[in-house]
Amino acid sequence: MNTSGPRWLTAEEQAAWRAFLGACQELFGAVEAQLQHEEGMPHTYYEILVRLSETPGRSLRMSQLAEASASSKSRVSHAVARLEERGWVRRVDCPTDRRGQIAELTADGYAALSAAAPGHVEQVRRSLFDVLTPEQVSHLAAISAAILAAGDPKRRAECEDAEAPADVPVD
Amino acid sequence: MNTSGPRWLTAEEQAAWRAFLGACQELFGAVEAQLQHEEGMPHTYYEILVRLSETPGRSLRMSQLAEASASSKSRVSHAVARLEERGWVRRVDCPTDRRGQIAELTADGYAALSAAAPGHVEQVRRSLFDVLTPEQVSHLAAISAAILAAGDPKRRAECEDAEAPADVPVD
DNA sequence: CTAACATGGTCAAGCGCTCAACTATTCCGG
DNA sequence: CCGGAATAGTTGAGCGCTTGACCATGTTAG
Repeated sequence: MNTSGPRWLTAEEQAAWRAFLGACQELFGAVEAQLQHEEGMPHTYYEILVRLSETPGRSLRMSQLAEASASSKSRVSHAVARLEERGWVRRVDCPTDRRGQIAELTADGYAALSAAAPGHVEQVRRSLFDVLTPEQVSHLAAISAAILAAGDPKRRAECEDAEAPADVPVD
Repeated sequence: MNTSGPRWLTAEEQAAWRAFLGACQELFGAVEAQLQHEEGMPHTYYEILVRLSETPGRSLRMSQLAEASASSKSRVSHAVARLEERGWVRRVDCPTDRRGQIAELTADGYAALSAAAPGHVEQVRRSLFDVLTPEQVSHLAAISAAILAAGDPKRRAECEDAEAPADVPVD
């Protein structure tokens, strides 16, 4: 316990925190809405498709997929079930571990991702990068890295999303 | 349409975007979890209580409350219903507009907020301000302001959350 | 005055998420 | 071997949110 009572935020900190909350709501709201309305998928699903697309064989064990997208096994399980209903992902039994399931991106899934990527990237640009200077972008990267490192120290090297995994567009 | 094809993210931008997504997930996840597990309320509800607490009379029309917390009428309506079940908020008919409802923070609600604030602020500190330099904090504020301004140009002056509305702790 | 529209707020359906079981397999120590 | 732990993944209940329909009241124009 801290004997000096709560360490309240300074005026600057509070302003920064409130602005940050508002900005995130704005930004992620816009990104989510674009993806949902124009591509018919939530951002989480987009991320899963990206993760799969970045992999040789475009497939991943459920656990690895969960880890790669920094989400729980449960979430991925539910999400893959929905994606499978749409025909974007296929579940395959793992040959080496009979408990395992492998999620595999289908051709349709890849097509959906390729179709979604340009609009999504454009939205991220509009909402984020177009309004920041290059310095601010690197500041943001540094800030993000610091937050990330403070949270789970293990995943310092990891990242979260993928917009244009080099080979996604068209191909 | 842009005739030059999608403006893909540069390597720096992509790294920044991924890091930023991860950081937000980490940060908001931690904040949400702390509030949920230790205080038994989601961050959204905390925000509503704060908004009410900051108001003379500790009450607000539903619409104003929605606007103040940057959320939809529907969300606020549902949220206030839950808060009312817990006895933290009371609904009162508006005397001047018979369509109107006024959400009023109860003594219990104020107590709950006062009890929750220190832990919440502490968490925000740990996850955010403790890991940033003062320069980074001001960078973050500037970045947030830019994003906010780009989004809804009208709410440039608005903010999102309140940690310690000056008079909240203890009273 | 009244018809038409705008505003305030609620509500039900559907979605994605979390949490906590639960099943099935694999691993490991005796 | 065998029996207990760890691991992989699924499932169902419950929660908060969004959307869109809905009703009631207020406002405005003809």
